[in-house]
Amino acid sequence: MSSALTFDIRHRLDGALARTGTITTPHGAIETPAFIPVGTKATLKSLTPEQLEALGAQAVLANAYHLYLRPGSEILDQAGGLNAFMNWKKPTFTDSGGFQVMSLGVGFKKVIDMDGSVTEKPLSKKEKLAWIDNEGVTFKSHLDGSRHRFTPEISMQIQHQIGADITFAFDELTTLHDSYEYQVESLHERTHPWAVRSLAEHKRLNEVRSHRPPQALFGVVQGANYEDLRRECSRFLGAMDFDGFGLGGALTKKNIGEIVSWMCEELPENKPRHMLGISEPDDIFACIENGADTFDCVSPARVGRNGALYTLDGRRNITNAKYKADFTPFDAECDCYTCTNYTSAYLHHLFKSDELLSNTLATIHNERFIVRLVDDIRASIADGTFFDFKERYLNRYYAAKRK
RNA sequence: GCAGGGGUAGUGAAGCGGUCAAACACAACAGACUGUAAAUCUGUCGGCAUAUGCCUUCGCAAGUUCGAAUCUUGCCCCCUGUA
Repeated sequence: MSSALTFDIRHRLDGALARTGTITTPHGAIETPAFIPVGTKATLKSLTPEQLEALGAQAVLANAYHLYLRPGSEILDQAGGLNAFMNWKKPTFTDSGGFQVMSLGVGFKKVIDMDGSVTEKPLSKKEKLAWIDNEGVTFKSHLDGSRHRFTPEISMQIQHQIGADITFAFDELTTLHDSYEYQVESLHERTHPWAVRSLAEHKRLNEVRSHRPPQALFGVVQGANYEDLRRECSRFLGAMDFDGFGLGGALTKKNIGEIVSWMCEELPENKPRHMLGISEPDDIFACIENGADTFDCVSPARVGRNGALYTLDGRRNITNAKYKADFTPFDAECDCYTCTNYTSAYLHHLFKSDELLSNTLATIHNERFIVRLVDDIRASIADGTFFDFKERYLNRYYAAKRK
């Protein structure tokens, strides 16, 4: 076991895989379950670190791909690492760039299947920006078209230069459109061997770079929506000396909890599990119930910037005309800076006027909403009220949609 | 007063005899967004109808023509230059 990270389980929920715990890193602790906001380019878009901390974020997750391209991971290294560079005192994560391999290359932005329908079109050969082989991936920068190559070793080198507390192994994220045969090949030829290579390079770098705080590495489970592949991958990675695990890959929303349970039943219990890219309330409940400890997702920030704000009664578009003269708080039950200081009419106006403050206020509210939801779930596990809380919360949240 | 230019859907602005309910932009209205190529994208946007469609429109009026937003005449406004 690396000294980069410890995980102490506090509570377990009867009749489910849910638990609470504490992840301890060189930059402090994370009480789990926890929602980790995403700051892809070493910033959560439109927020200062102080605002991010004030809304209750316990950590942030940045991206190796983006920071490698700009400003360059060596700049982060020279800055003294991600924390120093972005003035964030608390724990940090970096994603490996595996997601970008998929989104730049395969061409389907189809990682979560919402309703069974396929609407995305694959990219044409001309548009394709990434090509995968068993050694790694060659890709073109989405910024300037220049060619680059990531391998598990390179991804780890970048992630060590960035210096986040928790890093992820370089994986291949398949899509729901890939055949079973492709999923098997991806797992056996790439994601598994790449996990081995990522871990070896990570250990080497932790030794070579002993002047820096030790970093933790999570292996990333793939296998799409196939139970045998999910279990196999979890056993394979679970037997390795990872500090924790990323629950990744394509999945179908309707059985997301079941898919998470396949993984968590196989993974070692005493290591944290991070659900990659999930933040809708129903998904969060399902994933925590089945063993997920932490989450990251761009959605609260992105949909917020686009004018969709969470309420306990579902997501609402603040740009709707009905808010034009609504001088009440957007969500009277929310304790965030935005809802306690501004009216719906003002938020509506900021959005309609394309004012930058709209981004900030909406992001604060949405991030706070999801952070608080997960905090409340953590409390409900601790006091044994999880199932009641889940039923009450989701009944209300999706009531309008069901009508 | 004279010379020239112009009046097109909420706004700006194309169109200058048929393929025009009328490009495009903006505004407006609605929807989407789940390991960020996203302060983005999509749809609607004269009226009625699910739709082929039907009806009313391109300053006003009268004409020419099989057919006019597009041509003619008159009128009413606006802008520029000049008295």
